[in-house]
Amino acid sequence: MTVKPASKKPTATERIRATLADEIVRGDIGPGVILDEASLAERFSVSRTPVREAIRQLEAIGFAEARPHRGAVVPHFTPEKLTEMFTVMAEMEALCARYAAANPSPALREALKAAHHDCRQVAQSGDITAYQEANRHFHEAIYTLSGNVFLAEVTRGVRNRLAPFRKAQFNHTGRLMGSITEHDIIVEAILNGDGEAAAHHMRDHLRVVRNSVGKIMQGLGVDD
Amino acid sequence: MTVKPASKKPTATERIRATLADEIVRGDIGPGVILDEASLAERFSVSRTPVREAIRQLEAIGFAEARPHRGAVVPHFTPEKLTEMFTVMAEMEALCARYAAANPSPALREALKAAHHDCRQVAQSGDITAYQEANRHFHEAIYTLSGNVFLAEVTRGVRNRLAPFRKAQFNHTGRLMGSITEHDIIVEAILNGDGEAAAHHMRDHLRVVRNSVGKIMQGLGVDD
DNA sequence: GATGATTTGTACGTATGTATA
DNA sequence: ATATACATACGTACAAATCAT
Repeated sequence: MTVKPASKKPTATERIRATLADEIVRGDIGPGVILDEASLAERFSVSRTPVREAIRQLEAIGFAEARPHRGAVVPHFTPEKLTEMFTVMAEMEALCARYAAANPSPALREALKAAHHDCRQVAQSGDITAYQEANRHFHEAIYTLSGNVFLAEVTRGVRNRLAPFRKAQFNHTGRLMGSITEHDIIVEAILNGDGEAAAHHMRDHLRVVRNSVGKIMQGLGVDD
Repeated sequence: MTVKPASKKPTATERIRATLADEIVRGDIGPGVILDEASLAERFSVSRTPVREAIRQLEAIGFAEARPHRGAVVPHFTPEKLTEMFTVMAEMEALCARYAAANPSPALREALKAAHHDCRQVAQSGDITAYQEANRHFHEAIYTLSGNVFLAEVTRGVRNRLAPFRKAQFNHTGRLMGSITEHDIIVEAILNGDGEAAAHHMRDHLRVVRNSVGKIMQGLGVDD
């Protein structure tokens, strides 16, 4: 309702950007891979022009690094860099939670409760893909409740940049229900208007997420 | 040594992006203005291609908003949006300060002291342009001292997006020396390892900055 | 609501810069 | 070090979409 007017005719550039971003998120493309304009143009059956534009937009969200005259590559995330990124995400989401706790809007508070309820429902069903969507909505509800649209933008940006590394965190149902429990505490703090507690619990929640991701990555030998 | 090899021959795209960004920062272009590809191409004596690329990069840093098939415009900042942006900047810089206070590196702590010292020197000279540079270095020193490169990136990004509205804040020497006093307190807290105090004083510092800017904008009728 | 004017989106060719032999 | 190969950066032409009439 409040977002996504959903354009009727996606331009080629948008389609390519979305596809590439998705593949980078899924890990199909992976860090270090060179984004060759010619190959991509052939693959998408378009000219190199929209490919170039798409790559530019990927740079904007940190999914590509361009060197003049030398092409663009998918950035190489070291474990240290990932730790930094998770730390920042945790702090920003904690900030959102703190502000959210100060927002009295009944409608938005209800929206948060609803999103949390959906999360629980979906978690019990065990559908991991569906849960990721519900989880995203939950965090979006907090962004909205923060009452600061710009804060929401920046936080969402950081979150999206970490998307490639959050993908596999819910492969265990145990973790999935654990996430719900953590959400519980966060929601309670927010609804109680306790900003400090909300921020604290959100940081804890994301620390758990980071650790899960860390273990998975080590297992997969994702980096370095 | 580790960064910025400083390319000898900037591409046309980079030149155009830098120029446009600078003009937006200075307010020469101003919110609401349509970035017409053809006119810009003519103005820079290039084809539309590099202009398009430049506009894409401007979108990335929030200096342009593109609507498919309808061109790009310089975003329209409402006073509410500006307040939000300043709030986020204050929180992020406070975060940097908090982390900085926990960093024991003697070299980086010396760098902060040096940057602060430079600020004071330049402030006494009264050279406003030079002070803005020194001030930037001061805040950069804190970003570095935070020990989180990614946090520095994000914070710098937010700071840059507010650049167009910080330009005129130091037109009074009084404000300029006041800024030094505020820096004093922040530096002391950081060097004492008191993260909470550092964050608190940084927030206060930027609140003052925001208020200065707010008054100036009202006087100029900058928006709405 | 249809048509023409204008602007953006895409295709493709050429030039230039970078890397490798 | 010079030259060659290759990918990118840029220019130009056309197609498609938006807006103005």
